[in-house]
Amino acid sequence: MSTTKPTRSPGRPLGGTRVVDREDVLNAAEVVIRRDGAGASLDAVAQEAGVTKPIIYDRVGGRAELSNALAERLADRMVAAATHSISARNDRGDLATLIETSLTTVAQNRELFLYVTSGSTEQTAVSRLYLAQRSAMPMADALAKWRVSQGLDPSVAVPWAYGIVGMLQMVSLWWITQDDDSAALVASQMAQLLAPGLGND
Amino acid sequence: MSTTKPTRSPGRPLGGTRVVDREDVLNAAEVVIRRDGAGASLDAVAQEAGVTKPIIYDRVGGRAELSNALAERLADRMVAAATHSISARNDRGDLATLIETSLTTVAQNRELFLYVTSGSTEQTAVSRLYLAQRSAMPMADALAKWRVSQGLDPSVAVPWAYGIVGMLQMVSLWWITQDDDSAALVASQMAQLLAPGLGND
DNA sequence: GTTTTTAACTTACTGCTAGTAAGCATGACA
DNA sequence: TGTCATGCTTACTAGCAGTAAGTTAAAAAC
Repeated sequence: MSTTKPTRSPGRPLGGTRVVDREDVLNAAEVVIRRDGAGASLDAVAQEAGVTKPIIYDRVGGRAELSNALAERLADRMVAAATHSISARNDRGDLATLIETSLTTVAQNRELFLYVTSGSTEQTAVSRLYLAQRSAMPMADALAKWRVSQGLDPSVAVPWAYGIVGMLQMVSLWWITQDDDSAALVASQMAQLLAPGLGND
Repeated sequence: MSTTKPTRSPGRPLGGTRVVDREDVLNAAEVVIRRDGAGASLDAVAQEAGVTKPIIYDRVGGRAELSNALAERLADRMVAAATHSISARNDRGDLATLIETSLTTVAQNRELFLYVTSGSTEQTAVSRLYLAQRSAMPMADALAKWRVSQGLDPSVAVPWAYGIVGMLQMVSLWWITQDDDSAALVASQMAQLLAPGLGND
């Protein structure tokens, strides 16, 4: 059951070229997190990458920075899923669809989501805001533009974006730990709460 | 600067009575968290309580259970603040006031909030849901009753409650890490988003 | 009144993890 | 051919959660 990768000997590797780059480390981290859950250790990531811990520090930094890098990946993945679900001309390209996409994307990246939203020690406040910011900023921009186009005050955009991100994160967390309701149902329920305030239909 | 409390000798204490109870431990934990931040260790809590680590385990359990116990305290404190702010017949006993109370209460318990919302290792999903649940359940009950009284479907109550709790937590986190906007302003902005969907004025 | 048991602690560990310092082997360059 | 730079590993440190075993005082049993 142990995923023992071939061990390298000390010293510069033959060929003199770097054996893994930053992307390889992040990929390995995702594999380990999927397998070991949110408690995945840096040593395990290093082993999966076929390398040792100091390399992790050289390529991406410490645990906090690894978490941030993975948070960027997850955030980008969610934005991509959202834009795809919009451009796919869904039956209804509405808010509920966006939320449902968010829920299912979280479910597909369950352990990664938990790793990234549950930083480990201290400085976690900053770390958690990092993921939120990465998700909230594009949303805030979109909100602000839309508000301006409607002749409304755009200064609400930033707090609204953080609030909506927090709402989605918590609902996702709750939803992936229970099996009673479908993503579509929960998404439509949350859309029902948000839509009137946003001014959408 | 070191807060060195008097060290006890081994063996049963004179008088034969327990030297600290569960409440004392929780109080000590709050002091330490206020001083050391979210990275407070169990040893530090024990020292502040004038006792050693195994006592912490006997009185409240491990770190996860300590976090849960403190989460209950914080949740209760926030509910108390909310009900007080309502019963105090504010200028407007409305949603914005409730949110503002939530924000200022978080600010008053800054480090505790960070400790409780940023569980440490693994199983954090459960731990974070615990705090959320403690806050969300009363809200869900109130929402459900109100929906029924309006002849509306109450099944949205639970997801809405989790969503609103998540929204408030994230906005609080964002707000306490910046100094630009007042609590009153942010609260009114968030109320503006939520009120229409809730059906309040 | 002495012995045994139970209660309430502390000491002293284990095991794990993040992070770092120092060493080693290979290639590049003079 | 010798020196420097590169890219690794080994081998540590420090700190924390959690636990086992030992120590003293009170209470209970005889």
